[in-house]
Amino acid sequence: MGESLKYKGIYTDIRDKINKGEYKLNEKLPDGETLAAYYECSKLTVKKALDILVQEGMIVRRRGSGTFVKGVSTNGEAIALGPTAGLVKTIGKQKITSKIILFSIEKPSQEIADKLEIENEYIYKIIRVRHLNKEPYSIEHTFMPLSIIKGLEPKHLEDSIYNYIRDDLKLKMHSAHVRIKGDKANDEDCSLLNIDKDSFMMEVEKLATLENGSIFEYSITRHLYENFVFETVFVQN
Amino acid sequence: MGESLKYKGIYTDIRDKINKGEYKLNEKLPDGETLAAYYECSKLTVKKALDILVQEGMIVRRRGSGTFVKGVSTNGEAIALGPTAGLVKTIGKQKITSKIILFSIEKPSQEIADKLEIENEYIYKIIRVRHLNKEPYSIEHTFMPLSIIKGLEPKHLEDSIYNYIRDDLKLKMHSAHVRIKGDKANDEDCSLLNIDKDSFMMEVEKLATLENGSIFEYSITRHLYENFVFETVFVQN
DNA sequence: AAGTGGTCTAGACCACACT
DNA sequence: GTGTGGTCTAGACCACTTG
Repeated sequence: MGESLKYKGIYTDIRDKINKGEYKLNEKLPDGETLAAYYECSKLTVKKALDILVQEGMIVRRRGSGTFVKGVSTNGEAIALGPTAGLVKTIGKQKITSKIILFSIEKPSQEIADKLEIENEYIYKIIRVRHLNKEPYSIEHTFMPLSIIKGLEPKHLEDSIYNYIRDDLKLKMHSAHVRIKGDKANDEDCSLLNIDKDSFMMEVEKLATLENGSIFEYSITRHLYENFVFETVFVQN
Repeated sequence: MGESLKYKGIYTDIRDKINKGEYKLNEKLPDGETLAAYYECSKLTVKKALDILVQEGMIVRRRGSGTFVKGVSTNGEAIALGPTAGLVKTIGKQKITSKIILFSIEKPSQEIADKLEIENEYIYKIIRVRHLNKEPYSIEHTFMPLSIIKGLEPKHLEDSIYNYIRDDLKLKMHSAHVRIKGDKANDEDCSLLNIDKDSFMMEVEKLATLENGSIFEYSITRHLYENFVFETVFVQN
């Protein structure tokens, strides 16, 4: 099964209760001991579950006073992206489609090979234009090592590559390093997105790793700035 | 002292060893049990320390094989910003100075009051222009509730407000919610940063909370895009 | 089979908040 | 003082990787 972790079950249960309104905003949750009794586990396991919710900003735990609901699941219109969350997942209801510009297998440049930490290996090079409600919205360059992502086909590109990696290849993602900056539109942006030379782009560079530490994706996505918002939460350690 | 947490000590010790090159890139660290013996603590405490490093992307732990160094502390030229990390901290060696444009105490607009989750309270409103090596670089609007941040003075603004909050007020920061987007320069940008009407800005909106869950800062910072890079690491839960 | 991490427990003890 | 979270321990047991 793989997904029989007690703390994850408790986490999703409480998260769902908050989202369903069973626990309301600013309401106090039962204390750790009570929850531990309810879920038939130790207090530490409850804490581990609640810690995820703290990190997501949904609850606050105050030593001496208790645990309080502080917000609900962040599913605004904003386009966020994490390691699980490809574009597709987070965008929610809106219609997103992909047009494949290039899907080739090749030897990477030295720069790409360095990013992916590979040598003498082939990669997929994929270029896609994303459309949001039929309007061109972003252009994505994706590089993945052939040795890790086996059997990729065009049909996977139209949906989400991440689904294929998770569901078919059974690989588990672990983390993503992200760099965001602004840039002037280049020739490719102009021709593929049909925009002016003096337009402005938001560029997201992403390096993603699997649970075993190997890098499976390097991508550069350039968005029209008008629709782009990046949201994230930092939590102190 | 306040800082007598065992796991934090272990964390900083190992982090520093990695940064000093005592543990080299891709090198395998001692296993959990050995480290626990070395630091005279339980394995769980070692894990807690290493988990922070995992979250920061510095190490990878592979069940069955070990713990490996995967990178060093992210202190590139990039200007990152977290909850601890105000601009000042992360920018490192470069000379950063602030020019105070406005420092007033006023009733907030409804919008700002909502963001800070206050009612009928006064706030500080601060506008500063940041200079990087004497060049104007960003303009920052900061709003803080008077009830939380007491006794703020101009001299604190030239340095870092965060230092004042942490060292003098003894308040502990917990998290920051951040939104990043691109935008065209507005009149204020043009006049204060001395740039063209058709320039482009990177806007960072930040909402920061203390450990007790109260919101102590809402800020909007607009940067010249040329020098701005935002970096972060996502880790799966 | 041996090495290594991850999950989980049951309980001790401390720090902090409320009243 | 009582309630509540956070830290820490010592050890059990399981899952995964590697020789």
